[in-house]
Amino acid sequence: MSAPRGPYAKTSAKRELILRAALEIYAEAGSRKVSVRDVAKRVGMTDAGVLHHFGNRESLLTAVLQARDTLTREKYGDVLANPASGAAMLADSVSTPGLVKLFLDIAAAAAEPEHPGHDYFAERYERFRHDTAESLARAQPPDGPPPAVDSARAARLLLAAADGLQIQWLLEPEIDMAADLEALHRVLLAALRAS
Amino acid sequence: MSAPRGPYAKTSAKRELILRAALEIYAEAGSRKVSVRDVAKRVGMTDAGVLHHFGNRESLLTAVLQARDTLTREKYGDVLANPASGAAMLADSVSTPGLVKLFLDIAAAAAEPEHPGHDYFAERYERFRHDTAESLARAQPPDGPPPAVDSARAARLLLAAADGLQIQWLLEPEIDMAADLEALHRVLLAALRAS
DNA sequence: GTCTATACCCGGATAGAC
DNA sequence: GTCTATCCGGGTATAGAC
Repeated sequence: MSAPRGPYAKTSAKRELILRAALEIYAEAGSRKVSVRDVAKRVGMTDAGVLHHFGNRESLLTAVLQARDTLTREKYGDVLANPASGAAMLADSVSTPGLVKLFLDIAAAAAEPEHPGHDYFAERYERFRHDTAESLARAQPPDGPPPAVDSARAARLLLAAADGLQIQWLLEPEIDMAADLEALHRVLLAALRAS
Repeated sequence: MSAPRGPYAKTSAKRELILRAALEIYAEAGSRKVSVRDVAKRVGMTDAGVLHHFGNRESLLTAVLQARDTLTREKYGDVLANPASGAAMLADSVSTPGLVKLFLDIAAAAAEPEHPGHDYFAERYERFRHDTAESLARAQPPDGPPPAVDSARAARLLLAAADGLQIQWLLEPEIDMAADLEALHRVLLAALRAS
């Protein structure tokens, strides 16, 4: 939807290269400490060279998260459409606290409508909620009583729990996010069927 | 618990003054765009003067969140011990997206053990989980069957949902966080009683 | 179209004067 | 306890080389 900001249009090979390097660096470090210059060094360029492809730092970070999403989708299929496998994805993100931090950083910043990642984030959440709600609704008896929790609300809660658990996990790595999320999924399914 | 970092020990009146000003500014703007100098200007000082009281920017931000917690506790009683009134608190935070962003920012950064806010955050979460789990366990039949979800897990999920809903709310302000959270509370209580 | 070199400004931090 | 001065790193805009 949103037009590209910088003077780029198609994904050049160099762009991919930068993105992969950035993904590695942020996976190791998180976002706040990593400068554009650090990323540039990794690919043997100057900061201006990197920014030529991405416009500015915020756009670069957003692209990194998009790239992560793409990789995840390749690895787990379309997780967003399947709340059950969301647990598997969460368990995987366990190995990259840096990207979890990056995600939280950008999610907070992207609330601003002018932020380059705003549209992407808004659509990503919207799509996830929609797909999850649909999947949950399929488990509902078509002519049952009005459920205690409707599927839209259940979808919001599942997504919220996934995000929130990551915060707790950053501070307390022993937490089993996947198990918690699966339990919530079960509980919500039950609530969807009973009034 | 954690020792003060900067060259300060007791809460001077000036410190309180700075804190209040910072709270107002961040409430309006969020965190990323607000500089220490902005806060300093508000209280008629230079940035160095402010930093004299707090050591560094991160410590200042952590102190701001602590101050917010204190204000919340004064307003709603000890929310942390009462998951039901957590919904009321959430509804209140609706009016200050800037502080929500600040919270997410610092929560991500405080994952690092060296971060000045690390101990505070870790203890805050630990305390909330403990108190919530205890409150939930009280609603459990003492000799019932093993529940579908134990109280510790339910506490983690409630806290996670509260945090995660804020992220969604930043992007989609129509979301009724309090209603969602209350629904989750009900569902988890039901699950605690049934196997 | 791609990248470097350069310069600018802002922001955080520190040292030392008052 | 607070300010001034200063330093440095980082983001960004521009010009120009290739």
